[in-house]
Amino acid sequence: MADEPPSSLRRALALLDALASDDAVAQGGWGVNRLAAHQGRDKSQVSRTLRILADAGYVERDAESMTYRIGWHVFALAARAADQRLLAAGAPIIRRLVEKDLGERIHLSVLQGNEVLTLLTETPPHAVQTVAWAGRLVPAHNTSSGRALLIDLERDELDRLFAGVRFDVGGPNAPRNIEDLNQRIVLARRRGYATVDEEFEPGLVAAAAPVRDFRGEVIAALNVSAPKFRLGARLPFAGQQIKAAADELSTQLGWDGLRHRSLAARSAVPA
Amino acid sequence: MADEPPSSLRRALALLDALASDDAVAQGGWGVNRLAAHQGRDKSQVSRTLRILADAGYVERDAESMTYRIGWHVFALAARAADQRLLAAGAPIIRRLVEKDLGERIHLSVLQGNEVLTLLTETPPHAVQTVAWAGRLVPAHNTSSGRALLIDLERDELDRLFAGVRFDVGGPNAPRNIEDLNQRIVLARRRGYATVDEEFEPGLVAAAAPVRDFRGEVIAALNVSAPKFRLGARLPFAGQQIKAAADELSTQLGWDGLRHRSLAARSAVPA
DNA sequence: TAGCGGGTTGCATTTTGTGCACCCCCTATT
DNA sequence: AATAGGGGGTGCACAAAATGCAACCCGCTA
Repeated sequence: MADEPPSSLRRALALLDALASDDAVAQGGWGVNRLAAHQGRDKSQVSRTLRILADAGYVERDAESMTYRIGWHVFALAARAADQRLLAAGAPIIRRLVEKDLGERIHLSVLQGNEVLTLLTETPPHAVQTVAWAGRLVPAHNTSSGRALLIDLERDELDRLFAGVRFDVGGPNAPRNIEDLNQRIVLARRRGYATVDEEFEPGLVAAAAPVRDFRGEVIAALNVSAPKFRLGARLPFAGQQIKAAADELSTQLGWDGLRHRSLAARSAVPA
Repeated sequence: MADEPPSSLRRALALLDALASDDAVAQGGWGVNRLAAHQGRDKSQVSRTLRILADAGYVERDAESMTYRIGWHVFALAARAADQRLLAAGAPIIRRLVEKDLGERIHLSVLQGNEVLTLLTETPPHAVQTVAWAGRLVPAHNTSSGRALLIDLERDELDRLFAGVRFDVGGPNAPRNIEDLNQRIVLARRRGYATVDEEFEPGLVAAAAPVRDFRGEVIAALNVSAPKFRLGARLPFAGQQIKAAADELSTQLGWDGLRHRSLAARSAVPA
């Protein structure tokens, strides 16, 4: 890191960082003086800079306490760029998984209804291929990607999603009904990754883990699949590798590792 | 909205907005020239500003295409910007509304000036959804979410908020002026939920109810929207469902069902 | 009433951002 | 091999914006 010359823009951005600091968040935002002290700047210019940031929606002010916090506009930016970033940040992670960690085929996919749409694929000898938005759909219930994507869903939500879906397709070990599927999802939830063993196709095993965005929502899944004779024995290891990579990708999307939906549901409201 | 005087900071932030635009995202990011043209600025300064933003992590550059896109830092900030309680408690409720109660698209949104910013969107599984609404701004006066968010405002406050806003956009039944809007808000206030019938778009109906925090202040709105031929007949029912869910969410945020805005004004201090 | 914490504004100063011209690099085209 | 054009970066003189100090407003309280 070369020592960056200061600039007004850099100083303005530093204000955002300060407002996103643990202390500032914990205290429900900071006022002009506190912020100026923290940044070692004069309060006047901090006041003026904040007004510009507030006009643009990057910060907002609590009317009563006069404190500033990060504004909704930042949220809007992130939400709109999330998909783009998923692909951009996913590609190198997938490449690394293929080349170094696992040496088997890796996919990045999203949920489309009750099916799984693959966005990125990389096979050991080849390069990353971006499958266009009209890629092939596979079922969600008998694939590891699918179960990773469903990992936060409760039983009743599964009922609704899979109402009318036929479970009599796929490999020999595919789930036979929704309850069966639910139990396998519960297992995946406990372990943090999903596995399938000859469910989608005979002779094929796979592991997958969910990718979460900055809201904690599951938005995609990373998965590895390979012939059972090659990957079968080390499937748990592969699952952990995939989970680690998925968490890394989630982190790059702003996930802080705390907001699980399953947790959010029951932890009501701390001060 | 008064014309804000330009400032270098404002111009820098505008670059971020441009990078989050539909076009830029769809094209995998924009290069310096394209950005400069879009902003009507000289490419030299755009280049320099982007370097600062890149150093700070607010944008990042694709090594091959040389295009910039929104960077990890924005996602990190967004994780803070999202009101954790609102989103954490809101997600499961929205999910339930989609899966069980209504089976149509549900949004959670907040007021941003006189527009509505959508934070969470949940789509029923059968519908093909390509447009991501999260992070998008829509008008407040001709949407049900907007009217739910404005439900506590008095006539004079509406005058101030919508001064200078053009009412000649939207669907066939959109309010034609502020008085018209006010009457529809009064109706929503009496019923506890707002509805629109082909106001925002032809063929679209929607219902929304306000979410209140512990002070009784309206901080968000839950809303359902669907094609008229599907939801039109049971719109009042949907409105009541939405209201029940919004009240439940409000309760989880500490609302006791009694406090209203008049009281909230003087009950100051948040913890 | 004076003092204090917190915030904003006026204004002279100067740092910064700006735009122009120019240069680099790559790749089609002739 | 020469050339044109797209995309991106840099040097420099100039104008504009940020800066910091002091003054001021406001509400609170000792």
